Amino acid sequence: MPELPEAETIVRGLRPAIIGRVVEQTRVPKPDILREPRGRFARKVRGRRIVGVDRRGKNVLLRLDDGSVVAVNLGMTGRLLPFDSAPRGADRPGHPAVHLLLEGGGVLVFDDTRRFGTVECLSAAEWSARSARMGPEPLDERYTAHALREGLSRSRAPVRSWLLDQRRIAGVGNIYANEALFLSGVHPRRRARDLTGAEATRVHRSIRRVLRAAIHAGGTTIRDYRDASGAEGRYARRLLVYARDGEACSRCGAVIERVVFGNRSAFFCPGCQPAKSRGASS
DNA sequence: AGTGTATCCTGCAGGC
DNA sequence: TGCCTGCAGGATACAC
Repeated sequence: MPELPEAETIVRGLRPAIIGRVVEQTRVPKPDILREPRGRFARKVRGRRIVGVDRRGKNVLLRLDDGSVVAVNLGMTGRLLPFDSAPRGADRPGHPAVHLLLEGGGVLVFDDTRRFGTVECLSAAEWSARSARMGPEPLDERYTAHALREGLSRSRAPVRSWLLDQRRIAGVGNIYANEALFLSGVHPRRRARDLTGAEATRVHRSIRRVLRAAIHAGGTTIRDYRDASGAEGRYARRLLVYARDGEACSRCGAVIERVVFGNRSAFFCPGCQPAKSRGASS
């Protein structure tokens, strides 16, 4: 996905375009995107004013004037594209799934090629319960290295799998998990609980650094990701290991490797990220 | 508790 | 040119 930096970039782009607008009508050409009957979704959303746009983890949240929340999970290929009027020609999204028709003629389109995304309208209480099941926000100032270290210490899972679990930390996906572990000098397959305190601290710092840098660059476009204005993110060229298997490590020159576990590719530099912790006896 | 597998979908790149 | 396989930023459910 769209991971945290991509969701954040979309949110920032959407705010000036849709805050204050009223949803006049909905159109749902791909109802499997919704997690409820489209009539029910329509009744909850129709006539409501969008009073805020926020992010939680990888989710984009449209806050409505009755306290309810339209939660959008972008899946792998989801886009949220606002238009002043019905899009035509080259502008027209190729796989529109949900349209929110706005008073005054505008439209917010959720477009999703693979349809792994979801759109749902939750009451304030429902959203609160959902959010409570998600892990902390890594960029929250209250999220400390100590908190990350505590979390890691309770898991036998590989640290890369741990980072992808949204119940443990919200918003980190495969790209930034791999990049942060490279910056930390930690092999992706190391058991979470086996990381030293110093390693956990480096992972904490690296996650925050890479997420902030990616937000600054407007996210990473590998293929499908676009921001709210349809533009690509600029972080792809700054990736140090992700999808760079076979290339030389920019730091030590070793050949970057790709391994698959947990059903996902992991990328790492065997020189910078030894399989055993530094200083551990082998 | 963790892992391997399958599932939801479409599209693209690479091998032949 | 076409057909096939594998792979993709996510999330979940299942059996073991």
